Amino acid sequence: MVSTKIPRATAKRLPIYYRYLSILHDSNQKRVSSSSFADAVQVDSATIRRDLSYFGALGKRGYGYDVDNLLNFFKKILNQDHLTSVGLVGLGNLGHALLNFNFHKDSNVRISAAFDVHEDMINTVQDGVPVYSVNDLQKQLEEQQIKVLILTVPSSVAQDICDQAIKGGVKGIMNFTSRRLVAPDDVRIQNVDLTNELQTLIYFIEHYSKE
Amino acid sequence: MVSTKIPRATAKRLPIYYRYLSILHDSNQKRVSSSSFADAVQVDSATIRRDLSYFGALGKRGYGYDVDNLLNFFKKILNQDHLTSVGLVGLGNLGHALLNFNFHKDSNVRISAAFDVHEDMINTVQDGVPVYSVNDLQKQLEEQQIKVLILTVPSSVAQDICDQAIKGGVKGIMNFTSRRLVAPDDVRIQNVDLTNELQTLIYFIEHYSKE
DNA sequence: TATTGGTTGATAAGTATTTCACAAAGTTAA
DNA sequence: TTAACTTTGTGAAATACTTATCAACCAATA
Repeated sequence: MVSTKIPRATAKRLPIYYRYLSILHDSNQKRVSSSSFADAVQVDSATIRRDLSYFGALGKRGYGYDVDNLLNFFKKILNQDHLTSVGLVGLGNLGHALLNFNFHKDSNVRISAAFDVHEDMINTVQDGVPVYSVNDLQKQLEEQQIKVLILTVPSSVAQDICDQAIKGGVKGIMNFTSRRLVAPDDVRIQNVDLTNELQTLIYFIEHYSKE
Repeated sequence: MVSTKIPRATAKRLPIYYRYLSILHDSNQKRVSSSSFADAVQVDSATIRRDLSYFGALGKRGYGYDVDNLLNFFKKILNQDHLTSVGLVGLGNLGHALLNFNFHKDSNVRISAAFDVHEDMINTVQDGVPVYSVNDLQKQLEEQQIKVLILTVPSSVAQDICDQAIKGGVKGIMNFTSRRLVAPDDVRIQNVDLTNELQTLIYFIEHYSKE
């Protein structure tokens, strides 16, 4: 697979590029140069050219990049041309917020199953998404071929849910708990720890001001 | 300021270290070695020793690190010994979830003011936090000396709110919108784009499996 | 068609971060 | 007190990422 050689730092920027291309497309722009792109997404123009060049020569010298071409290319790269189904475990406040948010608006990612322990939610439909018992987690993940999971459960049960999910065939977990999860190498964990992020922000403000 | 020389990558890990130290402290551990630390937080032990060494010689050879000492040190470093007040703009679903979450549990960060446009929320108290009109944003930020803001508003108004907040003296913004904000150099923007994170996760699953 | 001007893609240099590997220093136990 | 053991702190090497620069190329125009 060619793209295995793409640097991680580049891969993390791809969704940002994708989003800006969508905006350009919607506003009927036909071309974009790396420097105007750079201004918009706040990434150095050389970095953008370097990033894009990992995928081949996508631009034209003296012209820039063709928005529609590039957007289509990104759709393939980022799997935006088919729907990815995602499961969500834990319908607390954050879980509900994510359900409601549901990523629909501009990405082809959709939460298609939710899981919780509370009897009164099980077998209901919340924000258009069916809610199952966590006891059926593994079974439903297998049946629905869900490979990606969002985890918004209490930290204390995070690892347990994680283990079950992996048995159910999950390959990626977006982990909103503060617990660092242990998982096999072929399962990717993306930690989103909001308290951490906020602390980091505050630390930077206090210590890196006036750079 | 000494700590200005701390690498960014290190600074980002500090909250993770802090959290794990808290756990050790709560479970009455007196000492910890860089290697057991490494197992727990999933960071290479040499990286941990290097990170800590930026702050001086905090450990003892042949012994490890004293948990309480280190924890106290981190509390100072991360401003955990005084409360940081944070504002939140936008009481949609995500905003409410964050209000309820309120970071209380293990960090000394507290949302102390919320802002929204909806008349029926203004001047109420939601999850223990007073809600003001966004029209009073600048004034309230000044009065309450709030330097950090969480932004969970529609993308279309993000930059406008950002500008007002900066006039109100804000120095750090945790931006949950997909818009890249433009701000002076002395204002730090931390982007938390959940759609991006999910897309990145999916990209990694598809392209970096079996590493 | 020739010329000008703009923009890419790539080389090379620069910067940042991680990891290896081990001397030095402290601990522990006899 | 000594010897064996543990673990840090750090120099040096390796890796990862970013940026400056510019030749090559294409588009646009006359």
